[in-house]
This record gives sequence, structure tokens and C-alpha cells, in this order.
Amino acid sequence: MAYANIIVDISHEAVDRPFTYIIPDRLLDACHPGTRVMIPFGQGNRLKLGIILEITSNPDVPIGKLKEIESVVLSQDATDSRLIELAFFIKQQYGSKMIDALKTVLPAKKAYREKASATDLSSYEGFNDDSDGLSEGRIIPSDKQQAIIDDICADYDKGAAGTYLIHGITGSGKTLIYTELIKHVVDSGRQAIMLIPEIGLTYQTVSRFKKYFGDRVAIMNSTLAAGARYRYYEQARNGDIDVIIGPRSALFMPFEKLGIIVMDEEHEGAYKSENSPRYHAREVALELASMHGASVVLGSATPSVESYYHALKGDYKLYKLTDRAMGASLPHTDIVDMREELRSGNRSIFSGRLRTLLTTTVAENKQAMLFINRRGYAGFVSCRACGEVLKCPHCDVSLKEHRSRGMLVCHYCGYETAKPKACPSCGSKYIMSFKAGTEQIEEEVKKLIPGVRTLRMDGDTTAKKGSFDKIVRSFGRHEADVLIGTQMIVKGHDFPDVTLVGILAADIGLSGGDYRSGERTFELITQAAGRAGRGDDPGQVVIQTYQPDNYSIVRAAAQDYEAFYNEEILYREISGYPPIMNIMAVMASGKDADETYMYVNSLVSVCRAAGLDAGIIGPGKAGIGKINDNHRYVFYVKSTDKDVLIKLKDAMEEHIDKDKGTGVSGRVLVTFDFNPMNPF
DNA sequence: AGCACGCCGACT
DNA sequence: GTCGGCGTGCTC
Repeated sequence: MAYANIIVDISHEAVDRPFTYIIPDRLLDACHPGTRVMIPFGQGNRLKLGIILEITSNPDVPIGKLKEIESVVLSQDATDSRLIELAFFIKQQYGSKMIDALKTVLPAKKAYREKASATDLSSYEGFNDDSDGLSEGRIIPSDKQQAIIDDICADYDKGAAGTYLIHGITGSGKTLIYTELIKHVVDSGRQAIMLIPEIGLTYQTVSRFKKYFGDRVAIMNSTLAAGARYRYYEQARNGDIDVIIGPRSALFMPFEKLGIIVMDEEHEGAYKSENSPRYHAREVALELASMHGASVVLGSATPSVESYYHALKGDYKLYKLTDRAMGASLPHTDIVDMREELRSGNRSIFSGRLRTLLTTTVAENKQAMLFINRRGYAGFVSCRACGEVLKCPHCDVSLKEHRSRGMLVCHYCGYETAKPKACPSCGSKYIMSFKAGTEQIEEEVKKLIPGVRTLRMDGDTTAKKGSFDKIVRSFGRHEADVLIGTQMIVKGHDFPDVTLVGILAADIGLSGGDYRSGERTFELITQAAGRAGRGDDPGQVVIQTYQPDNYSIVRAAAQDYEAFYNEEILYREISGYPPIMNIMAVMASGKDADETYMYVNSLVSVCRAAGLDAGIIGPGKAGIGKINDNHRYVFYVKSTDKDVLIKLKDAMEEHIDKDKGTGVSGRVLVTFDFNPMNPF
């Protein structure tokens, strides 16, 4: 006997769970996950629309209570069932609850309140993006660009949709290729999704898409409210738009006949969801494309090691754009050994070289950008007498000082406390904040060059909505000489007056110890360096580091991706990391440390008992051992075969399911993360 | 969401 | 007496 777990089409929390129905023999062939069916529901047995989530053979409800599916709805638009199917894929691949997968895929059904909202072109004004190296009005692809366009279009026209990786250095004109490809697809009567990381689009990109597609293109930004997203969803479903541009959630626009998915900056970490389901937009895009027979085009100046590996293996077709358009030359790069600086008596955060260049740059009325690779190392407060670091009482992380408010805050749970006058451990008055952050650099720059105009861009200064754009525009108008910032300044925008880029503490990310740190460091330095000298002046980059021989830094300074990749893939091979092997992180968290630790051990036993070919590392305390008073324990499972990991995940889910009602399941929460980007 | 059950006020 | 108010609870 076959049964179906069905979500009833009633938008209410109380029925937001699957109900089991008997599949009558006559409907057996027509019922699949995603199929829409009519079912008798409630006391009155009123016929309701339902969507099949999964087919099972053993229901967990007494069979006597079950009713039969009445009929299968032959829905005209397969779009929603496709999304259900995609939600099912996400649930299976990433180990989330179905309802969480559905909530990820289906928009919140909220009324859209009409506002003047964010797709307005005027909000992108004031800065330039010359990523095609072509002046406005003369948008003709180069021979190199045209060859790539023709090649992909030829496959598409043959019905042989494939996956493509365009490795194109900054300024090599990838955007033009995207627009031409999307135009080709739209002209053929199909639709397109263009994914961008969670950063604002540049003015020229938006204006070009508007020029090509008019009001048939919709642009989502990351701050888009649920209501506006629902409006786009309806427009896509009604066939009112052909192109959607947006962050990873743009994947879930219900297009009838999707023809192409473009993923710009495909290496970006923002494509991986940070909460359950922890899906990777690239993997979901590939699945969605295969459902539609659509093409996938990935593009990056610094492709992810995964994608480049697949391209070299022949899974993806690889194209290279190695020339900067207009023949602009690469910047001159210096690697400064900060150990050397210290030995010669320089204890400041600036090397002599950077100091000199900063002064002359500002004197020549040019602009400079200073980038600090700050990954939670700065801003903590410690006692100079005993070394005590002030920590959050609820989380296993140090508190950060907000200088403007004189408060200490926890970035994980939001806990706030006034900065104490004395060390809580030894009572010493000498407690200091360790500021290697943007604020300290700003102070140092002002000390070095009196009267210099600076702008600061970090998590604090861009917390307010729209302030990111404001700072970018102000710097673009040359209202400041030096822009100081974290990760966020290296992405997106180009400023023609910038001739100097300084990268402070380039190696800070390398000590993180996770297997992606080399890749991340290479990306950041390459991109930061790419900001220098976009005009006639080739520009100057200074990379300050304590590890001047590290291959990520050396290769990034030389802008040599292939050399970096060859060393990196060797390391991944030797150490057994993705893409050679797959990793599943399993994290259990709960208020009771002992109970949580015991539970994570029971999950390890489940994996061992399965007898599959996989290695287990751990369990141990998570990197952040406590968040919000929840103790976190983690272990890792490694296998060359991702399906083995999914099987083990399924076995653990079954084990967790069996524990329902014992109380443990309510007190200990288990989360899975496949090929994690940020370790637990 | 719907629909039933259920326990108190004013009405043909 | 009972008609009906909508509070609470369940729907495979």
C-alpha cells in the first residue's frame, strides 16, 4: 500500500504540517512529490487542494484514521510543483525540515504595500562601474566576448543546455556577456535568472539591464521586504517579467520556462545560506536548471576551487578572459614583510612604504583605500595586567566595544553591558580595547596626514539602511581622500581616482585554520588589489603581512589564479578536503552540556553503525562553544561520495525522529552543514 | 482556515 | 425551556 504525505493548501500555522493519505491504485502512477491533489479534509470532508511532499509505505498515523486522495489535479502551471520539488531537493540535500525548505522556496504570502521602494535607478547614481571597459553607448562585444556568447548560444539553440564557467579578471567584460546571453534566451521565449551576491548592483549594470529589457526585468535587492518579493513572484508567475536579478532567493521565482541561470561572482560566500536549510545557491541552481533544461553560466575573477575543479574535469565548459578591456595595465604590487618592519623599529600599523605612498597620494589629490581583513579579531577588550578578555556570559565569544556608545556588545546574542571600570578578574584599572579595526586605522591616518578627509566603512557605519550607498557615493564624488574599511570595500565599485590600495594584515584570515582560509585570502587580496588604478595610472598596491611567503599572498600579488589553484588543489587532495572529498558537519546544541554531548555521541554511533565508507572526526566542542547559553558540540563526516553523507544524514534524522517524545529531541537541536563555508 | 463542540445570556 | 454568541480545539 502506498501513502502520501501532503501539505494542505491552508495558510495557517496549525495545519502547516504534512497529513497522510492513502493513494488509491488508480492514482498510483500520477502521484509524485510535488503533485497537486484534491483531498477530503476536516470533519466536513471538504475537498481541499494539497501538495504531495513524499510517498511512503509506512505511515506514522493509525491506518484506520486515513482517508483517500480524491483526485489528481492536472495543474496547467507546473511552476509551483517544481518549487515544491526544489524544496524537496533542498530538504534531502541539506537536511532541513520540509517546512523550512518550503518557507525558503515559497514566498511569504503578504500583501504588498505600494511604496516608491529600491529598483529606482536614481538610488544607484553617483558612482561608476566600468566592468566592461566600454563607454556607455558603444556596447559592442569584443571578438573574445562574442566567441563565448556564440558558443553558449549554439549549445542553447541545439537544446544542449550546459554549465559554463567564465574566468574573467576584473574589468574583462563579463557583464556584457551575461546581458547578451540573457537577451538571446528571452528572445527565444524563455526566462532568465541572474544571481548576484548580497551587495548592491552598480548603476551601469542596472541601467544596461533596463535598457535591454525595460519593464520585463525586475531587480531584487537584499533588503527587499517579503511583500515586494511576493509581488515579483506573482509577476513571474503571470508571465509579466522575463528576467529577475537578485540574491540567492531570486532562484525561487516561478518562471514557466526558465532558459538560463547566470551566477555572477560565483565564488562568493553569500551564496551559501547561513541558516537552515544551509543550501548553496550554486548547487540549487544546477538542480533547478536540470529540471527546466536550462543553461547555467558561472562567472568570477577568482573562481571557487570547486567550480574550477569541475571545469578542469570537464563537467563545466571553461572560458577565460585574461585581458583587461581597453588595455589597462595591472597595478604594481609590493609585499611588505611586517616582521622586518618591527625589527627595524617600526611598531606602527603602517609600513614605511605604505606611509610614504599614502602621503604622496593624498598630496597629489588622488584617493587611497585601506583594507583591513578583520574577522572578529579586533575590538575586543582585555586587561593589560592579567590578560583577561571580556567575554559574553551567554556565548563563547569576546565582547566588542562600540566606542561611540561606550558599551560592550555581543555580536551573537545581542547582550550589552557597560564597559567596566576595573578588570572583573584581577581588579586592575588598566583594561583596554584592542583596536586593530577601522577606527584605529582612521585615527592613525589622521595623525599621519593632518587635515586628511577620511571615510570609514564597516559593520558599524553601514548598520543603517542606505548608509553603504551613501558612503560609496560620497567617496565616488571625491569628498574624502582615504576610504578605510573591511571586506565590503573590496567588492563591487570602482573609483577612477583611486591609485593606492593598502591591505593591512593580509594574513589574518590564514590563521583561522579552516580549509578555505587560503582561498578566502587569495580572493580578498586579488579583489582589493583590483581596485587600484582603473584609469590611466596603473596604480599601486601594498600588501602588509607577517607571512610574505604564503602562496595565497604571493599568487594574489601576482594576480596568478592558475598558480594559486594548482597549489590549493594539491593541499585539498593531500588533506582530503572539498572538492576532492565532501564534508558533513553535524552540530548539536542544547542548554545542558552533558546531555548535548551524550546526544552528539549517539549520533556518531549511528554513523559508525551504518558501516558506510566515511571517516568521522570528533566529536568535540564547536569553534564557538556556546551561543545564547546553548552548548554546541560538533563532529565531521568525510567521504569522497556525497551520497554516502546524505545516507548518513538520513540515518541520523531517523534516529532523531525515533527520539520524539523522549524529551531529548526538544532539548537538543541538531543542524547539518554540507561543505561548510563558516565552521560552527 | 473551517467546522464542531461547548457552555452562558435573551427570546419566540 | 432553546436559540445562538463565538472561545477552544482538531483536522490524516
